[in-house]
Amino acid sequence: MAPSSARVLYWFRTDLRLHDSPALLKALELKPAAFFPLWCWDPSYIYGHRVGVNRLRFLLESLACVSASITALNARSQLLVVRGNPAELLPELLRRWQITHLVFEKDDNGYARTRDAAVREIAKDAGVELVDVDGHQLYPVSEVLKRAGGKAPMTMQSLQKAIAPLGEPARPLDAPGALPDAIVPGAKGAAKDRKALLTALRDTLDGMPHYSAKGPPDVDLNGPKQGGQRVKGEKVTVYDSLVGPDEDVENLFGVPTLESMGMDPEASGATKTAVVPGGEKAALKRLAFRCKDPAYFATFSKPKSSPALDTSEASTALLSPYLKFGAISCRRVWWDAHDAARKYKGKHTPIPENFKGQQLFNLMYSVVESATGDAYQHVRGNEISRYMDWYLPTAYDKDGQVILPRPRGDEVSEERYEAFVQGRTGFPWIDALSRQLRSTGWIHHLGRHSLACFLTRGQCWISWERGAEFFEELLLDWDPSANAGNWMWLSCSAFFHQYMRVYGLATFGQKYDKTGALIRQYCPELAKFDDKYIYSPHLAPMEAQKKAGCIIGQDYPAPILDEKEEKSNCIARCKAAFTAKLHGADKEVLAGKAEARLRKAHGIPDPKPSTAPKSAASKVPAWAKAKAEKEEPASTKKEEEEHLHEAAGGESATADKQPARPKRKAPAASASGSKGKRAKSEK
DNA sequence: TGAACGTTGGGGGC
DNA sequence: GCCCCCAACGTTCA
Repeated sequence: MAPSSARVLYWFRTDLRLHDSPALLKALELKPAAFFPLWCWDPSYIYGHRVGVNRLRFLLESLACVSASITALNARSQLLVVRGNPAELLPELLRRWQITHLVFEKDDNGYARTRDAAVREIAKDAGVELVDVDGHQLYPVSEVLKRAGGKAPMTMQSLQKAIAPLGEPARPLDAPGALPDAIVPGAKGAAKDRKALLTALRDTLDGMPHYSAKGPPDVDLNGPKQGGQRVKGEKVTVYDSLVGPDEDVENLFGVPTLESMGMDPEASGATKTAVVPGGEKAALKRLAFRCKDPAYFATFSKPKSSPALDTSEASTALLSPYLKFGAISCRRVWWDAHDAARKYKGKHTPIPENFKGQQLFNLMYSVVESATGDAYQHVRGNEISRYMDWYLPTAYDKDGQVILPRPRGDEVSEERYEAFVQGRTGFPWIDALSRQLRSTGWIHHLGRHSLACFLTRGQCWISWERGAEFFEELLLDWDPSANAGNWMWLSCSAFFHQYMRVYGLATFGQKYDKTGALIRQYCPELAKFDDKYIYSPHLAPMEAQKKAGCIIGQDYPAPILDEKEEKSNCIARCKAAFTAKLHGADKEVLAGKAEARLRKAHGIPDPKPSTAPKSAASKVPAWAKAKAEKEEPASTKKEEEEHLHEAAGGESATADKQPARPKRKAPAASASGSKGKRAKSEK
């Protein structure tokens, strides 16, 4: 098979694998005379998007794995990592490397959609043939949408109907057995070794302006990183040159390090080393481990898998980060799990609770996101998201552009949100999950449910947009379609509507683990409490608190709110929002008038906007105030209840029917006392 | 138009 | 571990 004259640039993105890569195989079908495996280390992704240390680390490890696999197939090749924005780099690379074909795997979701539309134009202008190939999902997203009649499939049933005519997903394809050389333009043939290639390739890029030499960048590389991941003000060196540090030729076009990005995992609250290591090899190993037990996939049932386990002993297969980055193929997972489960003779779990169902939900979100467009990430303009009068919604300027950073909202909500992201709400189950997420980059799906329900329709009534941002920064497996989709689901904004069903802040976790092992691990200050109190330490008598060496309100925060009271407030607000039947794309919402109308119609007073400047407020978080309050003479339980009652009556004429924003002070130790009384008065 | 259903609630009874 | 009920949503289908 004589090579053609094709010079192929293969652009790796969310397909960091060699096995079952339809796009990669398509590129090789061109019989390239020269083959350039490329990765663009885009600063706007790293510094402009919400991406934390754990996901960056996972990405770096995945890149290193791909590069090593390429070198294993061709000792004169590797992944060619260039530092810069693809929209700026690609036109130059296409020209300087005399590329004839640009090949990549399609990405239908989120920011990739906009990026790839621009790349399409770039290829056209350069006279380069662009070959994009489906492969990230079980079925081509555009095909599924077409089969669904162009209408977003909002239920598993409608998705299944849409894919039924397509049959089973394709069987996975093998990894290529060889990869062609990257041949420098003008060279007679392949370089004698990898070092020679890298040096020659560097010379082809001579004079090309690199990122930090170009003047003011569109993102401040050394500024505070969104989400607070940047630490120690370290200088970013990764963008000092286009091809990486060149003191050592070995490192040219190499995978950057966290240090070169000024990132320190531990200072960011992440574990020192990855709990879930990135890369295709790790992914295949993990899948193979689960396939050894036929019962695992055959009897897998998501609602029955425990969210109360640490990341290293997850009850689920924990393949989602690998699927997100394409380090494992979804078809490989589908069929390996299928083949393993076939050996199991007992009763198999059906779709959607089973493992295949989980993969189909991912597909469903991807299809819905692609049908909804960029508005999918927010409420405003989003045709599928119900409008609810959340606190801390995304803010817009006169022209409808998102205001960043978000202006502060009402003080109570700001403090609650801060406590939530820091894992200091005073609810151990919530705090453990929040901390586990920050530490390891992963929590179980049902743990995500607990957090999402609490923050939105369960208790805090804070916009799902804020929750989605929090997960976006910290989740290894963050995906623009699944993340926002799940937040809409849990907040009853779309997909799911049964707002009466609220996760208990103690009861839900207890169902899976009465001993509270996850809490003991991530909230060590609570570790010495008896099982009886581990999920609700604020109910422990002072004697028990002393015995446990943890005084609530001092060593661990008192609850930031009253669970039952806020639950009933939120249900009433859900009812009001469902009666209003507003959606994100409705005129009234776009005009910014929905919130006032909804609150007025249902007798809910507007929250008091925060007066505290952002910096000052963040220095004194909620739990610190709770601590300060603890030091004041404590009010009796009775006084506190009376105080709350007055507040409710005083804030609105209709406060007896509709909930008002509660006073900031949470009833720290009154939950058990008020429980019976409130239950009675509600009847 | 009404019944059945919807991946994953809580609480109680058996 | 299974059932029902709580009170109630939207979608689908007969």
